[in-house]
Amino acid sequence: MQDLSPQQFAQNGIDEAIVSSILSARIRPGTRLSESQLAALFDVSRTRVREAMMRLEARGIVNVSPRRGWFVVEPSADEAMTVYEARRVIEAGLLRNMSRLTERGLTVLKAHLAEEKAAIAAGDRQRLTCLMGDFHIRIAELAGNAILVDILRDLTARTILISMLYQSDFHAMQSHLGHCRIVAAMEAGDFLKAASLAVEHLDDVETGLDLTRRPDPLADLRHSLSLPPQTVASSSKASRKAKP
Amino acid sequence: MQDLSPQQFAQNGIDEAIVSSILSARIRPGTRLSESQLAALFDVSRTRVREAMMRLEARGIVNVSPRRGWFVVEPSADEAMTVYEARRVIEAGLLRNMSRLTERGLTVLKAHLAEEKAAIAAGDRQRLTCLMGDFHIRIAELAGNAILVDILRDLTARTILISMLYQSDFHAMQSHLGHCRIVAAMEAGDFLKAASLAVEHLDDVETGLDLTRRPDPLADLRHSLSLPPQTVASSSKASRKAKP
DNA sequence: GCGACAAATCTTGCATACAAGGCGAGCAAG
DNA sequence: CTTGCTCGCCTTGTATGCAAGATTTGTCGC
Repeated sequence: MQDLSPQQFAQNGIDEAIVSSILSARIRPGTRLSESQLAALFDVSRTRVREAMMRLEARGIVNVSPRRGWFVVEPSADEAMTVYEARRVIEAGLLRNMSRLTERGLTVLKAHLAEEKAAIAAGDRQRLTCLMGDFHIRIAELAGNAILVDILRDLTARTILISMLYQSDFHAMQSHLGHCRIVAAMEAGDFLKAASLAVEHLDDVETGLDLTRRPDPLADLRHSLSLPPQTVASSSKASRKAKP
Repeated sequence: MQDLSPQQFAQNGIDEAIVSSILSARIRPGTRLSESQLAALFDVSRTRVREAMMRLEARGIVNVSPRRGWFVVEPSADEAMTVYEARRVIEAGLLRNMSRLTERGLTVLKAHLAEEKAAIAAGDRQRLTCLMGDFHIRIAELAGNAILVDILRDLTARTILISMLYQSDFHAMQSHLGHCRIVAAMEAGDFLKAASLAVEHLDDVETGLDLTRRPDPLADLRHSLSLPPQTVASSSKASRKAKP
């Protein structure tokens, strides 16, 4: 937690500092986010940290276990599938809805692909993780829809957490090729193809996960005792639902 | 603001009380949400109200003007278009991604259509507004994706705020027919058609807006005085926007 | 009457104080 | 060695207090 990029983002950016740390895979799912520690790091009082946590909770990035603490979400296998499905729906819809690719847009995408390639060559895995997620955000940005960009950014953050939990091995090259194919289809103006390629690409990534791997070492014991699969407060809905 | 349904939702549902008030068009865009008033209404301290506001801010439902107050968002014309585009992307993607409609799902949808019809017959406009938004949420629920449901709920809330700002006249029957057509296509198993019908439907609603009409800063006062909604003359005279 | 200026009165922003509960260390008993 | 218990530390939960800025109101000079 020591590299949350302290003072620069500080004043109003506690949220973004954390999200960006997740996007670049610098903090793992399940990481405890202590209010007082964050307050000390950013040199503000707990109040503001808490407010940031509330916002992040609404975005499905962290959750709170009462009187125990705030934690970066650990998506369950079910939630992981939900996230991927949501991304397929949105990204495919986005591409299908697109009608043309500007010159500038193509430049941006090609530059991004070049960066990916460079990161692969350099073997910079952390940077690569970040770029792999960013690619999809770039596409949303091309569509010019700020709302969808925000949504996809949060979903991408969750995706990265998921891959940290369940990804056995990272086929960077395969993902990169997927991205290249999507850009090629876009360049050719065939956005329907780009959309189905995107769906396919996300499918590939999802099936590359080992969703049987439980993040919880006690999963087997829990299962044999027929207890609910997840501890508590695992879902982002926990905060949005009135309790009976 | 007196009918935010006070104590029932109270304890952890300040958020939902406000969102549900928006969904049923009981509070207008630009409504001031005073921390102390809400605190008094829900019989909690300002702290918790503030936390709720933070969450709602992250969801794009309210915004804060520093040292001035919290306000229900007043989407600009640009934002309105963005919201509709996002809905088109997501809802069309959702329908295209759907493969079958369960018996139970069909029942739910038909029941909903019946409710719409009843509300039209009864002329219960507030209930109708609520139902018209809920229809799209129902569809998302059928897809079983909790994330997309939450997203669409928030977008629907914004849509309702938009229609309160820009909708000149409300063609309830036309919208209802649109919904019926979508359900019919789904029933026939033709989800591609349902998707394009949904896009068309959202287009219809969007083009039914008068996005040239500027949000009226005097709307709430005008409303409480039961004055005629707005004239072009008064609009051009009294249009000063406070957005930075 | 009217415009400028000042003070009163709101509002949120933020920190701090204290309460309530979880969790583990330590200890005692079996 | 294991089990059960208690105490104390550490966490978040919540309220309150005060500061700072914005708006409105009141007043004065013209």
